[in-house]
Amino acid sequence: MSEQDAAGNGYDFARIQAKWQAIWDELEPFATRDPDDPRPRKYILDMFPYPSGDLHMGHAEAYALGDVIARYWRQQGFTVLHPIGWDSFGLPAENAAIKRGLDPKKWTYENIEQQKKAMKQYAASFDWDRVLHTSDPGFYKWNQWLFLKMYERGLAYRKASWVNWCPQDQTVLANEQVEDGRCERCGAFAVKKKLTQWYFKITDYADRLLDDLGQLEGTWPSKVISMQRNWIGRSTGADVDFVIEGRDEPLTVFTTRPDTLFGATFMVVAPDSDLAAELVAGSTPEVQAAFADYLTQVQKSTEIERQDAGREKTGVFLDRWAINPVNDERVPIWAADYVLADYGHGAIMAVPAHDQRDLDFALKFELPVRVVVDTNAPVTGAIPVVDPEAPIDDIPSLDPLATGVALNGDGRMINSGPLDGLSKTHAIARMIEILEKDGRGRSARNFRIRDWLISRQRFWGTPIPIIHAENGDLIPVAEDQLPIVLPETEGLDLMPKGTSPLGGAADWINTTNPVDGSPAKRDPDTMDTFVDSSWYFLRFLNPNDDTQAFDPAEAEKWAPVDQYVGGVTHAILHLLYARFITKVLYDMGYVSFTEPFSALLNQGMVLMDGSAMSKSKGNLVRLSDQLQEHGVDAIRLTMSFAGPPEDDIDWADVSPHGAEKFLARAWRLAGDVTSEPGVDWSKGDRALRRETHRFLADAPGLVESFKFNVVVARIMELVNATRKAIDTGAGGGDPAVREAVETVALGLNLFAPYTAEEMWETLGYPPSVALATWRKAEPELLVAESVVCVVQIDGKIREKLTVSPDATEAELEALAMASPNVQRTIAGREIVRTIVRAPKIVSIATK
RNA sequence: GCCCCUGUAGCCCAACCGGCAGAGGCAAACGACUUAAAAUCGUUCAAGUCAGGGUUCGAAUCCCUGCAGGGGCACCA
Repeated sequence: MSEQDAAGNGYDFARIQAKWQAIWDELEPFATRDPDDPRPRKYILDMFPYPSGDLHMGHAEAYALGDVIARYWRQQGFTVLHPIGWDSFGLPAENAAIKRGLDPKKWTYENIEQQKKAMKQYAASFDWDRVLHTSDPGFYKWNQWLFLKMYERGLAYRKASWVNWCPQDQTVLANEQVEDGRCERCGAFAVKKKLTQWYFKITDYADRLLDDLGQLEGTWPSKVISMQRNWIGRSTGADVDFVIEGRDEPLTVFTTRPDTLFGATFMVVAPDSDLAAELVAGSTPEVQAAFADYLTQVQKSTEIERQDAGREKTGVFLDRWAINPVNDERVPIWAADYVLADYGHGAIMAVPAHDQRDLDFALKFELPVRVVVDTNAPVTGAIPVVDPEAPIDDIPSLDPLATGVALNGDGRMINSGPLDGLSKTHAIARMIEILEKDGRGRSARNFRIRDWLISRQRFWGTPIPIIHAENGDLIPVAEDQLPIVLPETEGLDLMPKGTSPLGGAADWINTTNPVDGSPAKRDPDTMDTFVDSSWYFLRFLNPNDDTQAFDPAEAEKWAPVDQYVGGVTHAILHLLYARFITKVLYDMGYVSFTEPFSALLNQGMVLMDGSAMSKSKGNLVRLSDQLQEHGVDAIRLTMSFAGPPEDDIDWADVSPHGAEKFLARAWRLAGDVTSEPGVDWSKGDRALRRETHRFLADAPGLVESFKFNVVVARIMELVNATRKAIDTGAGGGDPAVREAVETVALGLNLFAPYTAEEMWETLGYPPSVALATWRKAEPELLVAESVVCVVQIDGKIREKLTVSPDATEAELEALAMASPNVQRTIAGREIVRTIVRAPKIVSIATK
C-alpha cells in the first residue's frame, strides 16, 4: 500500500505502525505506576469519549493534541498521568437496544473494545492500566455514593415543577440540554411537563461558580469563561415588598432598577406560578374564567414561541391591586407570560417608561406610563447631580408613550420624591437605603441559572439510591448496600413510555423498607450521565478502589487536572457541573482545591468544505480511510499543523499527503546519518548546530502556549536545513547532522510517534524515544554572530547595517550617521530626534 | 437587543514588549527523472496586513468608527 509511494524510498508507515504497536504493548511506556516517583507530576486529561463505535475525525484531532501535551511533559522530565476511559452510560446504547434488540451492555462494551483498539493504533499515549467505564458497577457505585452525600447536605432534593420534556426520547432534559427549544440530542421540540424530579442545588453555588471564574482567567479560553458567566447570569438589584389588598403576605419582586420604583404603574405575575393561581382564586368568577383560558393558551405555546422577544404581549387583568411602597399608589396586578415563573419571584413591578417589555405591555393594555428618569439630562460621572430645580429639557422626546421606546439609559431622577436630581447609580443606592430602613425591601441578587435536574426516565444510567416507603417517605439506601446494580434487560420493556423502564422490573423495583421491613419501591429513575462526568477525573487516580470513590491522598498528589483537553461543545454543561461538584467535594473536605481543571484547551472542530461533516450532507471524511491512506503519523501531524488548535480545521484546506511526504523526508534523514551515537557535538558544523539549538530553545515555549502548528513548522525548517547540510554542506558524517536528526526525532515524538521511534532506532538507540528527555539549548549557540540593524529615517528604511549583537546604542548611532545612504537622505534636514534600540534599529526623525 | 472573538500572499497560517511583513505548508509555474503521465526531487513566484481616522520617531500589533465573518446569552425583570 505504501511501499514506494510517498518517499519512493521505503518509508512504509504500515510496517512501522505494526512494529511499534507490538513494542509498546510489551514495554507499556505510558503506565504511571510508581507511587514514589520523585519527579514532578502532570495530570493531562482528554475528555473521555462516549463509546459510539469507530473513532471519527473529531476524536483524532482531540487525541492528537492532548497527546502532544502529554508527550511534551514526559520529555520535560515530569511523571505524567494521562488516562482514558469511557462515558459509557447514555441514550444511544438504549436506543440501539430498542431499535435492534441488542443488550445495551453488550453493545456498549463491544464499542469500547473497538475504540480502544483504534486508540492504540492511533498511538495515543494513554495509561492503559487505569481505564474506567462509567457503566461499570464499580464506578457507578460511587455515583450513588455522591448522590447520597449530596442528599445528606440538602443539595439533592425533589420538587414538582414544569420541566423540559423530550417527546422523542421520552425523558426530561436539564435546562442546559435544551437548545433553541429543542432536545440537544435528538432535535425534537421540547415540551413543558409538570413532574416531580430530582435536582442538584447548583444555584447554591452560583456565586462561587461565577466568582471563581476569575481564577481561570488566562488558562481557560476566554470564550468559555464568558459563556459560563452568561449562563450563570447574575443580576444585582433589590427585592421590593408590595402590600396586596386582601392578602396578608406582601408580594415581593426582584428588580435591577429600584431607582425607578416611583415609575412602577402596574405589576405582572407569571401565569403558571402558584402566586397567580392564588391571586386569581381571590378574584371574581369572570376573571377566573378569563385567566383559565389564558393559562391554557400559554401552556399550549411552545418554548420557542414563548421565547420570541418580538411577539405581541398577552395577558389578563386579575382585578387585584397592590400598593406601591414608596408613593402608596394603588397599582393593578396582571398575569402575563412575559414574566417567568421560575426567575426571581415569578412577579415583577412594571416600569413602562423605562423597560421596553413593560412599555409594550402598557401600550397594548392602555396602562399608565410615568417617566421618572430624565435621560436627556447630563450625568456627571460619580458625582450625584442634585439640582431638582434645573429645567427638564425637551419633554416630548422623552415621552415613551409617543415614541414607543422605553428610556433605559442613565439620567437624572424626576417625579421621584427623595430621589429627584440623583443620577441612576446614586438613585439605586439611595432607594435601597430607603427600602431597607422602612423594612420594605433589601438589596438582592438573582441568577439565570436554575437547579440541575438530574433524574432521567431511562434504563441505561445510574439508579438513584433512594427507597420510596408506602407512606411516601424517602429513605436513602445505606452506603454499605451500594451499589444498587441495574437489573438484566432480559424480559424488560425498554420502550420509552414516559416513565422509567426500571419501574417494569418487578423483582428489582420492589424492595423492603429498611426501617420497618414493610413493602417499598426503589426510585425508578436514573441519573443524568453528566453526574458521572462531573467527578470522573478523580476516579482515574485509583479506578479499581472498591473502598472509596477516590483516594484523597492521591488527589492531593495529582489533582486538580493540570491540562484538560476537549471540545467547546462542553463549555457549559460538563465543565460547569464538574466545577460545581468539585466545590461540593471541597466543602465536604474530600479535596483541597476548588477548581477541577487548572487549564483548559478547546480544540476546534474538523469540518469539510466549510461545514460540519455528516453522512446526510455527503461530506463525511472517514478517519479509517485517512489512516489507511496516509498513516497515523501523517494524520496526527496534519491535525497539529493545520492552525491554532482552537480553530476549526477544514479538511479541504489541509494536506495529509503533504504531511506524509514531510514525514518520509524526515525519516530519510536518520538513514543518512553515518556517525555513531555519542559523537562530540562540539566539533559539528556551527551553522546547523545553531539551527538545532534555536529549535531546542524555542520549542518548549511554543508547545506550552499551544502553538503546535508553529512547532511543526520549526521542525520542517530544521529538517530542511539538515537535508541541505547532508547534501551540499557538512555531510552525513558531521556530528551536527546527528545532533540535528536526533533533535528532529525528539520533536517528532510529539506529533508523529511511529516515525520518531523508527528514526530513534535507526540512530542507534533502544526504545523508546517517548521516554528520552528533551535537550537543553546551549546558550552560546543561541547568540548570532552578527545581526542586521535597520536605520529608519522618518519611518522609512534607508540603510541596513550588519553589526555585532552586542553593539552599543552609541556605536549604532555613530555607524548609522556614518552611512552614505543616511547622509544623503538627511542632507539639508534638521534632525529632531534619534531613537536607538540596540541592536535592532536606529530611528531618525527629521523636521 | 446585550456581550465576546477574528479579518495578513490564490488557500491554510507565522510575525516576542509597537521595531526589516514571512517561518512552514497547500496550490501554481518552471526544471530534473520518465517514451509519456502520475508519483518523486529541485527551483521560483507571490500580499503591504478588511476600510477610514487617530496615537507614535516607528503600527499587522495600541485607540476610535465602519464593513465582513464566527460565537455566546436573550421577554431573566
